[in-house]
Amino acid sequence: MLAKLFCPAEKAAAQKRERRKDARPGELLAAALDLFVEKGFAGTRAEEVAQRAGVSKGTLFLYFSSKEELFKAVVRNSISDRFPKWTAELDAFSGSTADMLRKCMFGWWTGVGDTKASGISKLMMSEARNFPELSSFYRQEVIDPGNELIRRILQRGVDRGEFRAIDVNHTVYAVLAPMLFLTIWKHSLGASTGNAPELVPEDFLAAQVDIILNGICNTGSPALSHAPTPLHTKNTGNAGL
Amino acid sequence: MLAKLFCPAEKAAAQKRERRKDARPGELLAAALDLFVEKGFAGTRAEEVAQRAGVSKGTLFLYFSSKEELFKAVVRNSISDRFPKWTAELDAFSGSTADMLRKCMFGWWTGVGDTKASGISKLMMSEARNFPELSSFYRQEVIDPGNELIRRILQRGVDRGEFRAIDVNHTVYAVLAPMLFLTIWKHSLGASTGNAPELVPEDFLAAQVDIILNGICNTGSPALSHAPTPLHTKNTGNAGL
DNA sequence: TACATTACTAACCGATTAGTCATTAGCCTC
DNA sequence: GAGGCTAATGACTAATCGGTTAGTAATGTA
Repeated sequence: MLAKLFCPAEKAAAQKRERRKDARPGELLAAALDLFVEKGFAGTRAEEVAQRAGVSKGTLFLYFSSKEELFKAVVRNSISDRFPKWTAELDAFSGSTADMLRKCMFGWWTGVGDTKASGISKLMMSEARNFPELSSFYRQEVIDPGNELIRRILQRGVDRGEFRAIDVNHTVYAVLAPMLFLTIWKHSLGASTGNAPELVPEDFLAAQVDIILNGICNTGSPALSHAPTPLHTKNTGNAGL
Repeated sequence: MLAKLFCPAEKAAAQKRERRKDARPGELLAAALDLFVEKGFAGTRAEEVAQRAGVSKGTLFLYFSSKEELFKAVVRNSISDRFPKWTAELDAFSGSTADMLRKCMFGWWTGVGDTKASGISKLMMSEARNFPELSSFYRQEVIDPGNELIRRILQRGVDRGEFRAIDVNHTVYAVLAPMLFLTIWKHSLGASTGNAPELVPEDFLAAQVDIILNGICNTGSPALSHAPTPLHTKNTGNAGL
């Protein structure tokens, strides 16, 4: 407090302008990601993003023409850009499709679900209604490619005779459900501690994968660890995908 | 249009004040439910609620001291109040626990999921972060009782030897996941049509119940319809709970 | 040191909206 | 039908926030 009043030098130093055209966009994107995840799209103030990035609000609008454009840039930067890599890894995979699905889901968890990026997914589900343009953008950039990825895995299992002749297009949702559940749980209801027992994401995911595979695999249970419900022992080391 | 310009009598009739102290709260709650579901909590303007209920904004604040209190009243009115009935039906049920779970989930769908009330759940997941007080209110009034309900079903199955000795507290989440998924899908991402194949809620739910039961039932598959993936035929007549 | 360029800032604007309050008018009683 | 109680109103306030812009100062060059 005293410092604020009697140290104009320090204040001047902290306020000193810097011209760093190259670094600004990245810093603004990082700040925006944090705040969007924390407070949602509508709940995040442009000025706050600027502050966290160490610039003024005017500067923010110098680099991004509007709040919506800022958001799109965040989505591209933190999610969309990864799809090519994932697709390539999928193509290169040579093991059983059951393993492939497992690797996909655990890889999603460590790479997205357990990451700030999943906050963006949660945000979109929350605010899709209020921002239709962002909604369709997100569907194009994330939802549709994601569905396609899972669909391809399931189709591979069917084609190779590992899975029964399931309706692939619909079974996609059985895979998505636990991932979406975890995302929501982590970012909203699960965040506040209540009476409910703690949810261990890795265990939940493991249990769900086994349940799904148990339901769609052709043979009795060849690719299964045959323990559909670990559910209460902590899994360690899922270095997936 | 002409009517609007040249019919002051009609206009006066429409605008005529009425004193109906008893009816106002209910009408305001109904209007608020509609709008909260449609636009979220922050996105709904108090004046719009009042308009839809046929009163002025001042009247709204005459009956509800703030927007938050209005929301709490909506939650109580559309969800909380039902728990006693559900609990009673649960206590009275005498069939197999597998049937009980099925009835519970389909009953939830027809009674809540496929109803405006599910919009409130979606809304809470969306805005929990921004309105911590509403969040803890909702947890107390809805989440915790709901979890308890499911927990009791699962525990019954274990106690009666119908289910394996699963970790009940955690398996609750396996039941919640598909319900939460459907809620989210219905109210946000699924609302906008994209490339993804259409999701038929009843089929999805049926498939998920079978998958879960398949995973936790003790015997091979006595209580199962043994068709874990209908998934593409329309189920009719789920007059549940 | 003088000057030009431009990244950056801060004050400002207009639109929006939760909540208030002095005033109005519907309804009941006598 | 007169008078009083109070339900209902709508103009108003105060605060918020996205976006703009006139001006400032950091940097490179000569």
